[in-house]
Amino acid sequence: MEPMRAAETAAPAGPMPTPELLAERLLPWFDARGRDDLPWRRPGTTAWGVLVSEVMSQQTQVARAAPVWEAWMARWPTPADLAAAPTADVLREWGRMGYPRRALRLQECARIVAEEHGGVVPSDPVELERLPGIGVYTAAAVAVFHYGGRHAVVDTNVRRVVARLGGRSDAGTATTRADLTAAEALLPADAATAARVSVALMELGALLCTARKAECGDCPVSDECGFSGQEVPAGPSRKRQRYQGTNRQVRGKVMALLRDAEEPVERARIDAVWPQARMLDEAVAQLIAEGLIATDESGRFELPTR
DNA sequence: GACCCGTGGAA
DNA sequence: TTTCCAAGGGT
Repeated sequence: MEPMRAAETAAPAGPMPTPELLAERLLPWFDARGRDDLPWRRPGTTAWGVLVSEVMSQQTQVARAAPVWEAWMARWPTPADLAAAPTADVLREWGRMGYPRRALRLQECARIVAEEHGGVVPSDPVELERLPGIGVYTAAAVAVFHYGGRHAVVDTNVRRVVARLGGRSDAGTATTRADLTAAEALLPADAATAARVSVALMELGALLCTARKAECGDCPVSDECGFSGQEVPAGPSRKRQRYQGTNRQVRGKVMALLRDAEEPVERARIDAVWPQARMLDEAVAQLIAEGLIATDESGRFELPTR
């Protein structure tokens, strides 16, 4: 057996608070300072509503996702409703949240849940992860935030907060097994309390213990934190992907054109969004292959009818 | 693990 | 103005 190097990378550099102490510090803060205006936190939100909110929040700020979620859930309250919608409508309602493949996968999710699960969103993370666009984080979020299961919910916020609690300034770029283990070790035994700790950890990372700055003076767990009082290292925490001039930018321009078009558009109008024909051809071919755009009988371009 | 996939808000 | 990054997932 190879040595478990990954477990070492995310291992705390210092002592971690006990789950009981963490909950004792964190939960009162969350009750007092947590955001109570997120629409999916309202009582009565369905499992499907939670799943939709989590997919929308993948790499999109929750403040931007919230209004889209409201309109979306009013229009398509159940998986069956979304499954039956024209894909063009789905992509337009998704609007400018970015990564429109998420919208496509969400509709596939709706079809699978409606047809293969009797319209009931699974509660088991393993089962949830089988759905398109649902990874480890989103599966855990639905299982915990709606169904009350006891699982670690590890997003970028939790990774960062847990790393800093352990005295590490670098949380790494992606969630590893070691991150999950470290987060699980902080969960109290009671599932309902564990669920609140997970939301509170995420909220702490989103509001106080952010990527750019750690507001240790206002932090409820600063006394138990290995990072307390330190400055966040300057500069990007990881290598960033360029955007200007990339395929993604071209795809974005094509999608924006078709989203805003009332009718199918001629190729000439597609050509107008990008000067380099090579890149444009590539992007258009990709978008068609992925099912994000389509052509009609006369060869004009449009969002997928179905 | 590295890289790909959009868009816009905040500093 | 530019940079950084956001409740990630798939390949």
